[in-house]
Amino acid sequence: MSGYEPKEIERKWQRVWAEEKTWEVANPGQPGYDAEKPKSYVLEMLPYPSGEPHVGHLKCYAVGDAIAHFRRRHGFEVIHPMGYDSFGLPAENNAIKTGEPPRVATERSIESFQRQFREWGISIDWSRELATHTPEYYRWTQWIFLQLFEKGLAYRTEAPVQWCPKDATVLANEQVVDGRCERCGTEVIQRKLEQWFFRTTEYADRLLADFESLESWPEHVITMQRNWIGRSEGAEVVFRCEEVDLDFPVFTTRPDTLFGATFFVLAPEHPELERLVAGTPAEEEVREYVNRVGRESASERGAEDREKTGVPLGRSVVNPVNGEEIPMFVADYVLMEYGTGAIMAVPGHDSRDYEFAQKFGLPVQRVIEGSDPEVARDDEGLPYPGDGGMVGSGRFDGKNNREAYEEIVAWLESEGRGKPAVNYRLRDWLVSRQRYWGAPIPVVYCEECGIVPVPDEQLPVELPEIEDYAPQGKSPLAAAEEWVATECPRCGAAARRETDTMDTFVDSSWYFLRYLDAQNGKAPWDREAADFWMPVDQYIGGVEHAILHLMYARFFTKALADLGHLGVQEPFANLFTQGMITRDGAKMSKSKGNTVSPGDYVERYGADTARTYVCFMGPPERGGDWTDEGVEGVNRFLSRLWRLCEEAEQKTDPVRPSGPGEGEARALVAKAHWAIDKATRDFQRGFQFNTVISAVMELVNDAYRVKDGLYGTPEGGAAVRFATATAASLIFPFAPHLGSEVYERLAGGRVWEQPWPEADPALLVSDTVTLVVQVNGKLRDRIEAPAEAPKDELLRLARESEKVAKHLDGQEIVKEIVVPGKLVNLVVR
RNA sequence: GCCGGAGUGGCGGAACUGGCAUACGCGAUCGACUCAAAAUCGAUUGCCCUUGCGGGCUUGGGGGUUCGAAUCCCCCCUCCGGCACCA
Repeated sequence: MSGYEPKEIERKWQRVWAEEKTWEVANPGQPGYDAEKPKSYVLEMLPYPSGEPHVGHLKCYAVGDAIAHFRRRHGFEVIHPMGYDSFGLPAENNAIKTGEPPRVATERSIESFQRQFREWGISIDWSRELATHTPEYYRWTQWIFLQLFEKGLAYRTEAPVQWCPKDATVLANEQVVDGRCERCGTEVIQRKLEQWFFRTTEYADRLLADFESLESWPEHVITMQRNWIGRSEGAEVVFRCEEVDLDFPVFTTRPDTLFGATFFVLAPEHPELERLVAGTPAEEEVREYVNRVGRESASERGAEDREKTGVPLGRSVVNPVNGEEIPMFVADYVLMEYGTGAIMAVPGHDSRDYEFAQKFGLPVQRVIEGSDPEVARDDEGLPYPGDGGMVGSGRFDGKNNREAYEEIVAWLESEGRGKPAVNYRLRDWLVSRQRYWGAPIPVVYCEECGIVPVPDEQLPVELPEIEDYAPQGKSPLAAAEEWVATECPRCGAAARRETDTMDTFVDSSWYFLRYLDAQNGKAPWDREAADFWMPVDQYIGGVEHAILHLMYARFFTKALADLGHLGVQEPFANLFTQGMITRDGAKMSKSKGNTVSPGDYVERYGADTARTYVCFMGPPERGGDWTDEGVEGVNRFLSRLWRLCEEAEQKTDPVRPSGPGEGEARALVAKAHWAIDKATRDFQRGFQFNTVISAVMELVNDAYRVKDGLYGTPEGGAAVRFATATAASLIFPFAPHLGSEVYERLAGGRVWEQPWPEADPALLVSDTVTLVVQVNGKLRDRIEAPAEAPKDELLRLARESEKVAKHLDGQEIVKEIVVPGKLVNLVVR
């Protein structure tokens, strides 16, 4: 008998799947399409091809593949495609360093991913493969851009934007983390530039509302997106500055505290600042302050325990609710990007305003009573952010602030000094990048016609080959003079191409649609195909994309649906986020030298071991620490299954048992059914693969324990064979090669063509149960009892136990609790 | 600061609606096989007391509800993730 040789087995089945194109599925109307089967779209986030795949990839695709196999065997027509998110900064930065064109490095990496996906045995429909950097793909990225442009959802404007000095490009708001560039960690600075935006804010409400329509998304991902969108309801209230004849609207969530507004603050970037102070004594100081703030980085300005700073303007505005004149300030704690860039300051009920008031000696006024009566009317306990009765608020005094809220807003509205308003934290998505390795933005600038979209029939606007990838503050594409110079599609005059490229998140915001019709040369996808396959039934990926990618893709889907190209509002009905694998408790990184190369493990133990291990480490949604010993443990388990197979093949008849038999044989068959039941339930219950696999381990262990006594007896041998084939069938989603091989040898046929096994309910229950007997809630004995025994029978058995009697000794039983089939608890005093 | 998630053996983790805590795996110890080692197979393995039988304790800490709590409620501690001057 030979040992477990994964290489041989894995090569064999990979060849079968490749030659027979096992995992390819047809669209409606195409040959091979089966209208009887319900569809299921199982999708893992596409990889960014940089170097070799790492264990994070292995886990993501092992998890997704297990789900795909499970669905197939439940009768679904499963579409399970693969592609590469192949535009992006790392390839370009590498090019700057080494001179190697991004295309070359990227395509080499793609080859490595392709090879490894095959070696891992992932069940991919290769006929739908795509890479976002190919003109065949980005032609349609450009087409979508133009569709959005026509609808007014893509626009160009000058705005203060986040600029990374190292990568020499603007960044989306979402790509700035703690004031630093998400990619390289350099502190970003603000610059005022003309850039392209997508109007994501227009969809803010729908992005929020449609969480309701999702089937199953992790709660924390929804929460993160909700916080990111940051919807606040409140009111816009207008404060007037008579001296300069200007109205200053503010956004507030607390119109109920209007009577407590004692000063007024503008953001340093506020456009009217100049006009307010021009020619006044405050002019110089204000200008100095604004300049100083302007030089500071976002992280400096947002620092945690930063002291409040600001400068008085020497002007005042009128509080519309009481006619009071309150002084104006400029201060950097007010942000131009949020609300109107101006606030009414209520130091009595807002901690930031309170701090500012303390520093500048401004009055603090309580207008809402605190909950603590001791300090309710005092200045003690301020600032007080909570609710209570109103004081010092004219005719609203005595009312609860919540109730007065609506009244105040209504009153302001009738006076023309305010209205209900909603504000969002979310900004429009800045999509232009001053970089080379991305899809060119398909517009042309003409002296006469202005911004002119490139006509559809001229797409793609191909990315030209260049030599120098280093950014010079503008896109490297600007140096490709021959490419830049073009003619206006509208008037034919000399014109210049847009030299910015699109953020790579644009590419990945619609790739799941291209898979559905990947070879289509006439359209990005066929509407009928999209209607059939969408939405993605199960999406799998890392939590790191909880906000960016997932929100952009949702936005795209809604915009494309509005444009009539799609029939769904949400792209991903179910989302599963897998946890990160660490090594020695730390995130893997090349600099720490604690990376794990999946290739090495596949080489040494086989793909089945590596895949099963990442699914066994712990619940897949949680992280886990990679250990070589753990890998060996899984390899040992698969080897045991293999040996069981080889032995059973020799020693048993291929005939299936006529019945479950009796004794050990029956127990083993029952165990197999228990494993089927447990594996199936845990699979469905949030993809608890670790316990699915442990159930199969238990089955294999049991078979191992009893096999020698069973060989030779007709029912016994059949039971071993059945248990082993069942284990193979259940482990197949994780270890597809070994699962296929063992199943073929012992049961005949291809395991992936077999329906997922069903547990026989009759074999899940046994005649006897272990009755747990407690005295005062403490375990005192275990007794084998008939499963169907009535309560008094169980009580009798419990009382008869010697061990129990010892603890009852002379005491009065005051209560008897009997849970049939489970336990008896005797309460004594 | 605010919002999530999590604390269970030496380690990763299991325990479906409150009912045998520690499944499965790793590690460790002992034994079989072997000239020997590896591999494999078998046994033991939460902690404390006890030669043994047996007993006591144990799910981050404290309190509560209950015949019975890892699980439910209240308070506290620690770790991880997200957001953070968002008016």
